[in-house]
Amino acid sequence: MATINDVAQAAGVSISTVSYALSGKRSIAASTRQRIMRAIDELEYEPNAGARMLAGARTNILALSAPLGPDGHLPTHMRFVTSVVEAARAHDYDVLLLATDDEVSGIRRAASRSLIDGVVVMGVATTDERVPLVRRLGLPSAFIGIPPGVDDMSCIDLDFDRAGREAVTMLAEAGHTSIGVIGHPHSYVDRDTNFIRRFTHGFDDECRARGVRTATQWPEIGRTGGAQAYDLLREQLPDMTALVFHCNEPIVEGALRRISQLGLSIPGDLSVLAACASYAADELETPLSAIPLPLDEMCHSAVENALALVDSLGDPQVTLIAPTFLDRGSIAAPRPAVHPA
Amino acid sequence: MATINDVAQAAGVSISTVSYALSGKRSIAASTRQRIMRAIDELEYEPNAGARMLAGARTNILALSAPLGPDGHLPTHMRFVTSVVEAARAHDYDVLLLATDDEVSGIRRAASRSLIDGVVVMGVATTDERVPLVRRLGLPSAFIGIPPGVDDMSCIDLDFDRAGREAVTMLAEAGHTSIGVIGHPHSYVDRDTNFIRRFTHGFDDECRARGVRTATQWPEIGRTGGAQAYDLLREQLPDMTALVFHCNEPIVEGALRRISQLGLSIPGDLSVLAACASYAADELETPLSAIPLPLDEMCHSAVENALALVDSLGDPQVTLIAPTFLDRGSIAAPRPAVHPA
DNA sequence: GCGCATTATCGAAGCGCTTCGACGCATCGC
DNA sequence: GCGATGCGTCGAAGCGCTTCGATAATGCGC
Repeated sequence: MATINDVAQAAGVSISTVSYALSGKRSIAASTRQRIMRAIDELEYEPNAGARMLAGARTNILALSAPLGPDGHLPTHMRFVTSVVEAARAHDYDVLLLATDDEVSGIRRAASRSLIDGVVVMGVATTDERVPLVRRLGLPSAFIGIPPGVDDMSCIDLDFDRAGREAVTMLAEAGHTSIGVIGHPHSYVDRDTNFIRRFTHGFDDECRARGVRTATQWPEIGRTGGAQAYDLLREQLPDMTALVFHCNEPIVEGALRRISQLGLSIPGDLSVLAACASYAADELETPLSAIPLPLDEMCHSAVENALALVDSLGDPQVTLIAPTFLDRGSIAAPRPAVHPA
Repeated sequence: MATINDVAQAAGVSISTVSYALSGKRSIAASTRQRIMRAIDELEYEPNAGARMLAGARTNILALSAPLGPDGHLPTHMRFVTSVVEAARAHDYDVLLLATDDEVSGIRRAASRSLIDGVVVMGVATTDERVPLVRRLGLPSAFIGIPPGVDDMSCIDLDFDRAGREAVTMLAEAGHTSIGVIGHPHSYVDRDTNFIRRFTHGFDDECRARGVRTATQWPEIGRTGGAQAYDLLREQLPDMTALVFHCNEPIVEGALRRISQLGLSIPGDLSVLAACASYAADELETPLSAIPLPLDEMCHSAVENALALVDSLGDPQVTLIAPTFLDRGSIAAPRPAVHPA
């Protein structure tokens, strides 16, 4: 493997000149730079990662702390991971994946070994030990999710509070006054997951402001849970004319299945909105109007925020992404009277 | 951050002694080792990754080349990734995740930069450019999947040929003479995916040997595809008394749904076997007897094979894991005459 | 009690890079 | 025309580790 020395010799310059040509930290004559670049191409030179790290420069590696609980939704999880890797690659960064019981200790290890320049933290819990850990390590970082009360670290997330309000607004303005919600599995809620709390807060608050009746079901995990949740919701809120999903695909699918079994049409008999959807809501049995979870935007911003801190450009900041709405025709005005099967 | 120098001073020895105490490559007096270990604990010393790499030792990093096609099954993909990370961690290795368009160039880059000790290659295609690349780089590696005609590199996979035979054997011995197969989405088959070919080879061969009638459907992706595939299969093979799945969850779920809609009972009306199941076949609508895909075993062996090559212990080898059978009562003797709805 | 093998430890070289200070040279202002 | 300035380049130090002799200390046989 070619070293910087080989390149320097081939180009007839010193190694420091090569280094500066590569980093751009000092000016280099155009002709010299060209000779160097040609040598690099010919020799297929790639800087040695270890040497670069050791010399106190970058490692060009970002850790991704991605815990996956037993009730985690694999497809969503994978989408986040993929998206972070993609974003990192766009900045010539590689990603060290920390998972399964190593999402905390791995951060400590990788940082202590000076193996990483920063960390992107996924699956942030309401009380998350990674917050104080990362703070203590002084490691450039970005959190995907907002740990409550944190304002000295970069965090990015959908504005779930506003998403909740928007959901109500969309439906209320279409004329609905009784809106059911099928939320995430109750095991998520038991953990007091922060984004759920924020969504619920905005949603309930807006309902109150608009005099909308509402009820929420936190189902069992999986499709069956979704179907059951629909039935329970119908009991709880017999005059329900609109339904909001704030959960993952399987539950949505289960509920939609149940709704179609009951012979109900969307949006004729029931208006439906997929809120904070991490999945393609247009590929469901019935395509749903949605407030999408801007997963890619979240991941890309997280990577960029983390790298900005690596470069000491600016301070940590909390970013809330404004919700958007994608109309797929699953929302309409309520029928004067709906008689469920 | 503490360096080896700090440790050496604290323990009153030279840095080489510390290094040898840590690596065990030369004998160290027990008392000295204890002093060193205490110093390490007190100083929370972790060796600098860059320095270690540069000094020509290990990087303790393994790349995972994990391409995910547009039709890839996210949950299965994630299970593989997680399992590889877990296996690597068990050997104090970290994993650099190479994905989305970087699964080939990333190997080259990471290797040229001496950033990794080896690579685990997932999602091996029948003709895979990563095979010659890795061979050319001389990089310790392990392939999850068997690229055809390769015997000079470590590969590991379920013995799909035998799994195909076993599937037939299980059902034929229960008395079935007409077995339908619902396979992977046809886009996988179009790509001439090797493991499908191997399964089909074993399956068809065994059917021929036993005089069993058979037909296969390669459905559209997703649950709907599964349901359609069942109907088509029933047309193609009207006397079918047994069904084998060789596909991912959604297709299985779609087909099971359809079967239950038709009022057919398992195994009363139809015996069903989930072959090479990467999912929990006991958590389906109807729990299915299965030949599980030994995903964890595959990933762990792959990591171990790759690391054995890093340590120059033994030569590359192709490992085929023998299929096993998990009885969940979804196979029974066929009824004398079955009249499908 | 002497030489010899063995064990425990040390010093120093070197891995490939970044970066600091220095130097030579052309350019500029006055 | 002379010092000041800036540009392009070089040499050397140093990052923290592994590893190769070398050396000192110990135990052994006879």
